[in-house]
Amino acid sequence: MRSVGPDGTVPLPASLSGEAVTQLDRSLIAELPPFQGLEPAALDHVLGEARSLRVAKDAAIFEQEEEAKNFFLLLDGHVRVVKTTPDGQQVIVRYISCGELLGIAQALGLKAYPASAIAAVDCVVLAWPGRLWSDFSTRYPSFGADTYRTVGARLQEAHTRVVEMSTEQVEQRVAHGLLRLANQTGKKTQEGVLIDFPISRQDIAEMTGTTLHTVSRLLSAWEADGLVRSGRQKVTVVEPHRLFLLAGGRARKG
Amino acid sequence: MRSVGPDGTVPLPASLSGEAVTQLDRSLIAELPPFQGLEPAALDHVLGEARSLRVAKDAAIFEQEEEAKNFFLLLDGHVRVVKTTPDGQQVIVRYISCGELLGIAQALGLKAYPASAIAAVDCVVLAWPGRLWSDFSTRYPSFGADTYRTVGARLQEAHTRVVEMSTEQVEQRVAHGLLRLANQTGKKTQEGVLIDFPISRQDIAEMTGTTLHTVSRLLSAWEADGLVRSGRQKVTVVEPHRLFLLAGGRARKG
DNA sequence: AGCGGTATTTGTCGCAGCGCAAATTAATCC
DNA sequence: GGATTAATTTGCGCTGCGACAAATACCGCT
Repeated sequence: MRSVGPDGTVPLPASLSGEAVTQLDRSLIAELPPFQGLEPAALDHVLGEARSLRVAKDAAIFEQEEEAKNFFLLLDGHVRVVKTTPDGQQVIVRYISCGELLGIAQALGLKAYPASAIAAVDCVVLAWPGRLWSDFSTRYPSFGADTYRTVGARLQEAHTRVVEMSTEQVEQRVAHGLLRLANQTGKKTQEGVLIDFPISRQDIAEMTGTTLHTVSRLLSAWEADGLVRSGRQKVTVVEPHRLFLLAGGRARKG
Repeated sequence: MRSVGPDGTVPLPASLSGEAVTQLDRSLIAELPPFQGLEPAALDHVLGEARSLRVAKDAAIFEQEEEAKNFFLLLDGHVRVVKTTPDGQQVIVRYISCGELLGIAQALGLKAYPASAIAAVDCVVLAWPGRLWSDFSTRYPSFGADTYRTVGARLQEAHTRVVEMSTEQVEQRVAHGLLRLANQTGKKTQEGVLIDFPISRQDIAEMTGTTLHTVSRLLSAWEADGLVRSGRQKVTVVEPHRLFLLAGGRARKG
């Protein structure tokens, strides 16, 4: 699935400015956790209800506070989920990788999206009307079970973030943040593990609760130490292990 | 007041060292969200599977990392949920009020509890074997739905905390923390809203990611301003509104 | 009442890291 | 290719608040 260049992007209703893509195939979703094990007929039913959209880099898939009309599956690309405070500060809640569900407000009993979802690169998503959520969950128990696990995992993750924010200082938090991205979406290169979507110092700052200045300083220092290698909107973790130690390295369970 | 739990229970593991209380009555749980709307027979079934325990102040209902054998309902008292870092620092994840479920690791697909639950005062809890979770959820859809909502709400709450920790400074965080407690478990007195369980400066610090010293200074200053009134393990919010303003007051949605 | 332990208060000091500002580099657009 | 814009780097001063320390208040217990 290849995304065409950024040429034909037409201005559409703000938050859903994508265009339909080609034919939907069962194989697109058959292997993804939420739909794994569903029989072909079920997959066809699910796909039949979906709209497929292309979302240009930096466009919103949905916006915070907006009525939650749909839920989504990211087929290709990377999405960042951002919360904005009343006074305009932004916090990146998490990054979504392909195969993951997003915008599942209805699963949580919300009428509006609690955050915005912004395409970090050109993306392809499937969208379903929110009312189908309960339909899917009851009709396909594995779907319900999987999303339960997803929400659980995200709750865990959020608590981990709270603990980190409470107990670690900036250097460790940034190290943790980078390692998380590297594990989650890292792509092995000969230099090390490359975070394979454009990410700015500002983004990293918004993930870790600091400023782009401090992030820049840290990356510079780490680069001098050979821990990472970074450029404009690009970070490669060269020595994950040493970075891990710096993050306050602790083996999983003592 | 020693009555035996149903189906010959074995001696409880250390962290569950409570004693069984008297007769269980349907009315105990009939009105609680997870069980609301269940018919009498169902309630009896649910209660029949439950063991009821008393937990002394400062005792653990379950401990972080421990195998998640049970899930619980808090019938009476207040519980704090605490995460401990490998180097021994503690963070209070949330307080549980009566009527709430806790220790629902199995709902999230976890084999071990991700945090410890400590009785803030003497408590009474119901305990069910973890394997009954899926049983209850499928047999009583409203139970499943309610807990979905619960988990969703907690996810929201955790994200809110992350945002606060990222964007606010200590004074605002502490103010927010107190207001949250006051709303959640506050008891109106003539002085103001009293947080009706013992809470130390240290506890507040662990909720808000600061130190007891800073919390003490803030409370002193606020007390001088007439915003709060506090003593040993006790806080009363005298002027919620002004405290709210101090917290960076913003009306819900602009 | 007196004792010992715990919670709280308050002072002083130092520094991590934020805010501000300006220079530098790297992409994009004609 | 040169101009424009966005991202990054780096210096510098300031301060919120954490670390350390010591005194005091308050509780439960014998």
